[in-house]
Amino acid sequence: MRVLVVEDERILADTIAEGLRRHSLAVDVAYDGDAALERLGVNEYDVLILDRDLPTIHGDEVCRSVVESRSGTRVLMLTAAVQVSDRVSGLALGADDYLPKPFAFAELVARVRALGRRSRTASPPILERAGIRLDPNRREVQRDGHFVRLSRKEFAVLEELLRAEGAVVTSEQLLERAWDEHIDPFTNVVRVTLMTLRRKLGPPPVIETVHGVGYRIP
Amino acid sequence: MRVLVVEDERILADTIAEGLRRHSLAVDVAYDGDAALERLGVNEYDVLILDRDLPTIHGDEVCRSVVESRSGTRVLMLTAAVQVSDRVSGLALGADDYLPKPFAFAELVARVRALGRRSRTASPPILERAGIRLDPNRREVQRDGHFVRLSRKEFAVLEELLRAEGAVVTSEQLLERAWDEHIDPFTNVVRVTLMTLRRKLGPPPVIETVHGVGYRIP
DNA sequence: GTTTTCGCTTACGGATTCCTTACGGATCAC
DNA sequence: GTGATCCGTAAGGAATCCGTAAGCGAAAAC
Repeated sequence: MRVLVVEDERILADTIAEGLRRHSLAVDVAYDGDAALERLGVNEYDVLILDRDLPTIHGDEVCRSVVESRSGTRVLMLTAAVQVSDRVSGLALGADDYLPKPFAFAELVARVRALGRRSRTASPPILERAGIRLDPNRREVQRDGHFVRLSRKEFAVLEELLRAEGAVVTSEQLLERAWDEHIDPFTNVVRVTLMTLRRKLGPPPVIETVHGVGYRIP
Repeated sequence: MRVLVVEDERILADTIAEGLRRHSLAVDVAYDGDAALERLGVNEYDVLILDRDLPTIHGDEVCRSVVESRSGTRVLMLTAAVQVSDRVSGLALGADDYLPKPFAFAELVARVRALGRRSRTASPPILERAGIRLDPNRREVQRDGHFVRLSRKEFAVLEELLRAEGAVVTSEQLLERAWDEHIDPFTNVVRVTLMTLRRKLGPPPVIETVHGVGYRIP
């Protein structure tokens, strides 16, 4: 899942980003409203984590623009203010959720995941398919009842394949959804990651290769 | 995804085209406004990369014509000018995005991708006809209930024939839609691909030859 | 502080696909 | 009928795609 964090306090922004990455999310960061709009124009995000008080362009503006674009990106508003009025006006702008600072990190992760779920067809919190069971919140995977230990990237790739619900996912889509924008587009990490993933999942094979197109879990 | 690059500096145009092809996009090139309009009349593109200063017909004209045609083609304007006024007027003409020269190639790719996503028509339903069932998302084909494994080209050709809904599709049309313009127009790949396709689909025959015209699935 | 894991790159062999060439049979116009 | 064109098929080499091994620096785990 692809997330954009917009927050002008750099240390906080980077901390959030790093934390989310540990949960196998692909995270980009912007430190002001301008940069945020630019990133949103170039990439497609499932969730936008948005501070309200931003330089150059106010968070409310960014939010309005995202909502109007009907891109399917969900907005999670952060704000220092504790007042209910803020919450109300934030939601009025079309934000999908609201989290007052300070917040517990686990809370943030849970909400991001919940929003990410909504951005697709309302899928259950646990993904299950072809003998694979994946719990995004606990970051756990089982194959035929046995727990399998996956790295961040392996987990992210498997999650995307499961979310596709049998549809073919191209390598490029995997790159876009499981890696952030700094990745070299000519890389073959996808191939390598798929190999280790398949090895860890063990026989019989679950991930199918569609030659010249991509991969899928039937 | 299908892209048309319109740029009068040939070296730049060819460089862009080649780079995009490396990213698995089907790319055509036009070197002036006239040629651009001609290509646009003949083929359907997801994204049009358009230089503003063009011989014969100005880029603004081309842009306006594309927008008015409501073809669903997204326009990415290139321009040497750095002035904001240009950006404004470009977007006023209906361009969907704007990139000032010089630009980083990765940036171009990213934006083309973003536009292509927007152009994509809603996820295609399953195509069914004459005992053939084709699911574009899962990349699966069934003949009378039996799964058939097809290569990329075979799949593309079959998809075009099914989309025609019984109408005759000429070899030229197949070449244009399932291949990009690189292909030698005198080739007989279509014939060859049709042969392997028919063989894989097995008897009784489903793809009919209309002598001197093309092919169809009645 | 040492060991292990992770994420990634490079390299290469094997599998698959794609396309060209070549040729014989089918179809059409006259 | 017969010549011209169109179509189907075989075969093989080139190009592409994919899986895997090996190795390396950085981060994490111990």
